[in-house]
Amino acid sequence: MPKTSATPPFPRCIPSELFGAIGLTAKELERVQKLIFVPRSVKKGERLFRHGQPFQDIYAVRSGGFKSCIRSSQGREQVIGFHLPGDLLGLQGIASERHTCEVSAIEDAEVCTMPFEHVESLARELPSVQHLFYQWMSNEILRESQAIIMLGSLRAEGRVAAFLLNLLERLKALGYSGSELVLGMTRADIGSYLGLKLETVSRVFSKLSTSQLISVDNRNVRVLRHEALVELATPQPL
Amino acid sequence: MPKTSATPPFPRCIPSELFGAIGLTAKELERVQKLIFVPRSVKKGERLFRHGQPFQDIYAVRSGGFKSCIRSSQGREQVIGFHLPGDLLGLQGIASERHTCEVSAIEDAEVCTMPFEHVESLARELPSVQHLFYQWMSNEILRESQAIIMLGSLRAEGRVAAFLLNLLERLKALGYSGSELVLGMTRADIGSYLGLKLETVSRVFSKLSTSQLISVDNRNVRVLRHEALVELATPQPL
DNA sequence: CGATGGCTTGAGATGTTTCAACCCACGTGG
DNA sequence: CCACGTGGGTTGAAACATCTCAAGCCATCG
Repeated sequence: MPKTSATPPFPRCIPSELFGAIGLTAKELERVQKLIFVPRSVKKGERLFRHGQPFQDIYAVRSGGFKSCIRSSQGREQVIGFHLPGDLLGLQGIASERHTCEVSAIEDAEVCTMPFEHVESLARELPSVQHLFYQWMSNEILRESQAIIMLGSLRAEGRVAAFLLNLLERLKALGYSGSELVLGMTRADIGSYLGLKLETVSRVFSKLSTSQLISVDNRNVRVLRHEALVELATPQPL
Repeated sequence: MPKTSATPPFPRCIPSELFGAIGLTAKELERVQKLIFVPRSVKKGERLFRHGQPFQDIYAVRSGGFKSCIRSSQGREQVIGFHLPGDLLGLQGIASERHTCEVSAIEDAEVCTMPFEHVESLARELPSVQHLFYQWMSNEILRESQAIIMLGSLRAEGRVAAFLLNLLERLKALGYSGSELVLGMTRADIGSYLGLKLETVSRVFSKLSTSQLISVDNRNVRVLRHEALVELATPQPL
């Protein structure tokens, strides 16, 4: 979703990256690939799955970006997360056997589809795969609690700062610059995710920009004073 | 944590309840019990585990109530969840191999300790146990996204209403009344969880009380107009 | 009995939303 | 090729919600 303006290192999550670190043999990797690595490409704006749809697969983002939303009965939409390459999608559906949110691409993307039944049988066979999946799910829980912390303890400026830092950090882990990014989402999406109105998001961007913490040109953001952002994103002592 | 004022149905989560529905044989149940069901009791105010502590076990609440908090470097504490019998604790720690929050009892409680290594090996052996754990983790993810939705789309009144309804529903599932409860936590805890100051929580209680949606006597709450609360807890259309 | 912790309430300060106007870039059809 | 509509973004002023600070109440406990 967001990228640096510089030519990207072209990160794509392939089996050897996702499963590479856990010491599988070539044969096992091949099995992983065949069973739980069905590729699929998704155009910008296309939905990967919808709320209520029967749950069968989980997905790993290989390239591009996604947002996940819930949609209330009255049609109000709320963004509950943005997803970059390496992230897993659809984990919420396991318990209820239906998807409980909808996920759509905010730029052209590729995923690999992992039929959950295959994941389960493979996990029984290969302990390291099992452990990896528990870790991924645990990470998802962690990611969400960080969102809760942010929403519960920061006001507008802090939330935007935390949002930017979070994206930058994740992008950095993917090989991007760590101080520059291109937002793939609208101000309204950001606001929805942060529990703010888009006007507020816009004002905060302007304010951070005039106080020289960041420079903003439409969707291009560059961080000028990283520590100052960190400071803003830190809940006040006491 | 919260109970009805009426004598409680005394819910305790025992192996046959937690694992009963998934069709294990008596022999398997016994194995479950031995490997991942080490009981432990926790006094009110006592901590089950702390932030940063090495992760080894997860816990299932059998009776009583807990809160989980994160504590910032400056000592600011934020509540990120309340836990009733049947809930799982410590799931966040799997990914990082350390606990990332601290959990303490808000009333006398019992848990069963589940050494995570045993859980993993048992899960490999018994597919239904494996599936159950994935479901539990998925549920945790779901629970958290609901918190995010609440924080992101409701203001003070709605948050408090959603909080009460959520507790009532969970208590009802445990056999309690569904319209009456005793809060086990302080206003400050509630506020911290809801992203509000305790004064605001107090004011909202007062307001809901004078408008006859609930009756409040200190920590005893009775719901008078359930639908009206649901209405409040529903994000505005558009 | 005085100290304490939890709770309530008020009044003013601060932060956020609302509503409205306006700008710009883009794509489409006359 | 221009005119126009549209979607995304910015900005201002006033309405509104929440927080802050301060006071006071009540029950509990040593």
